[in-house]
Amino acid sequence: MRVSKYILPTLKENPSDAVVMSHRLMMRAGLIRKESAGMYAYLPLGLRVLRKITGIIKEEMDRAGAHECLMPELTNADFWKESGRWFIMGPEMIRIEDRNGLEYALGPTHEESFTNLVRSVVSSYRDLPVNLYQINTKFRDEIRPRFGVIRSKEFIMKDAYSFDIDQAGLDITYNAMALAYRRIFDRCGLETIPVQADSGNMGGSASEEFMVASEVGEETLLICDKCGYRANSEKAEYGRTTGMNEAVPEALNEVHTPGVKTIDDLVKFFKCEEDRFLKSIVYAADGKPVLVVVPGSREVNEHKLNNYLGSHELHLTADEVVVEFTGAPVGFAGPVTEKNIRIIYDISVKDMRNAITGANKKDTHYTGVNPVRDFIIKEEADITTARAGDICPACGSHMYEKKGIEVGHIFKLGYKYTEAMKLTVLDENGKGVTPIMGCYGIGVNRTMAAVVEQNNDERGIIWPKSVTPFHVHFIGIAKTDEETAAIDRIYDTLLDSGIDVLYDDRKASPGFKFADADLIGIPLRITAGKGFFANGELEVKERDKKDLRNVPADMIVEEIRRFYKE
RNA sequence: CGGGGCGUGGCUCAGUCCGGUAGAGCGCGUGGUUUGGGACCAUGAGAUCGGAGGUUCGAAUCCUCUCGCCCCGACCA
Repeated sequence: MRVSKYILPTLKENPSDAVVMSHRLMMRAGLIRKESAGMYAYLPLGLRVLRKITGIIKEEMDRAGAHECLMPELTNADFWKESGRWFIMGPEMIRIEDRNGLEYALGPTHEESFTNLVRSVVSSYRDLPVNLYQINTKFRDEIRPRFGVIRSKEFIMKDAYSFDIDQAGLDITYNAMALAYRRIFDRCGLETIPVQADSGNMGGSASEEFMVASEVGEETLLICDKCGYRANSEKAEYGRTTGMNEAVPEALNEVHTPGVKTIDDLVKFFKCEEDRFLKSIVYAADGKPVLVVVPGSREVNEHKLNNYLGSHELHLTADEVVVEFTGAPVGFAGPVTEKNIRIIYDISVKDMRNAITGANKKDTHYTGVNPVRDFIIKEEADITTARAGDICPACGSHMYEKKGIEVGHIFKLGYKYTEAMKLTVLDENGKGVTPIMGCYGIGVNRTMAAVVEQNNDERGIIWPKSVTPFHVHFIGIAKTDEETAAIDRIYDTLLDSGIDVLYDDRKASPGFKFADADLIGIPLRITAGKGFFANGELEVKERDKKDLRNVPADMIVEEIRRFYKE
């Protein structure tokens, strides 16, 4: 491809609305352009990279026994109603009506579509297992699109759905996907950290996320280097400092605490550390209030709490509800109460002694609060979020935190959709059996951004060989028409050899071309300049190395092939 | 949705506080000189100052409303 005939709008300056490195570089290198918030156009160069990534994904998915399909983007509301998600999904699902008032959703995910497809196509256990995937656009009315292509309202996802006759079959399929995902990201030149994860509102059990370590990551990971435990903070467990708490129980004492509401206030008022306090918060789980009690320094983990409660919707209650539920204004709730209300304790609470907590009375706290004597723990669960320094649940060592971008997610879905949508096959006895599902997603354009995020320097992008838009960035520096013609012949040779070459044939200064080449980041730069006219040698430079080497023009094709074979 | 910020040629930004002829750099067109790390000279095109309404003799600038975009918090690939 000749640059003079290509569309390559490189930018010297950072666009004002791009904040993170991948976004800046993708804009500057002319890979993408924003159409509006959360919607991006891919220019030819960017599309090439996207195609390389999807190519790798397809190869590995096919190798793992999955089959590619293409599903409609406009999905009939009937399927969503059948699964129940029409009523659960909330405003992130973009719903539209046609002229006749029929309802549709722009596919935010495709469990229903694939379950419906499989249901219409599969009838015997002999047809299973089946694992179908597509690479298609997803629409989600994100609360806040962010970071360019990393979080957008419209994005490309590879999503696969597997159907197995039983749990053992699913285990095999799931493991095949776990392996395929490692190969995919590896081949894309991405270092990923697989972590245990929460399966979210998709429903399901085992779940693994593939994270790319990055400062701009929206996820927090907890990692133990000693034993290799790695989990998303939504899911991460941590060891509590258990053991005998030998403190002598003090008497329960009521203290007047006017206006002392937050943990910070309490620390100042009582002059002791945060974990002396029992933080008591009222949540509404599917509309029903529940009091949640955790140590003062801990955050309630709403994912864990939601999983424990099995609720669809969980949020903090309105202040009025708190008053009605606990008998006191916000800031003075606590587990010591005459009222018969549902209370969930974090598993660390039972070991606390002489705690301080709200007395369910305005401007009043209790000190000397002790479990068993002052309140009975009927329900306890791990409902707090782990943090750096916490004890690894697997080996007892200490964990640290890392930020990550989620590029892939695999999980065992279970029977949620096959049951709801009545997908059954006949087993060998002619009896109806409901297959079990797995679900496997990869954010394709997010993967592209993650590759850029992970592979760049102060001059620009450094593409891994596997996803580079072109194999070679060929720069011609000619002063005369004869020289131009000679360089054109080299370009033709490269083309004829089947090499993907971007040929900078513009009438621009060498520095200008080199700067663009560095920005665009094709792994191999080949220059035809002085040396070429003096002794027929081309100059070869690898994007991630400093040194240059000269290669005779008639050896260049082998040189390139050798480079890409390595 | 709450909080913060920004909308001025294609891009980056100044001008707004304190109303008085719309600016710079980059990019783009043309002519010429250049050609190994974002060349130079000359010349030219390109802006309803996000939009609407108001105040004023006069508004990019002040007031009201509105739209868009970015950042920080709850969703997810």
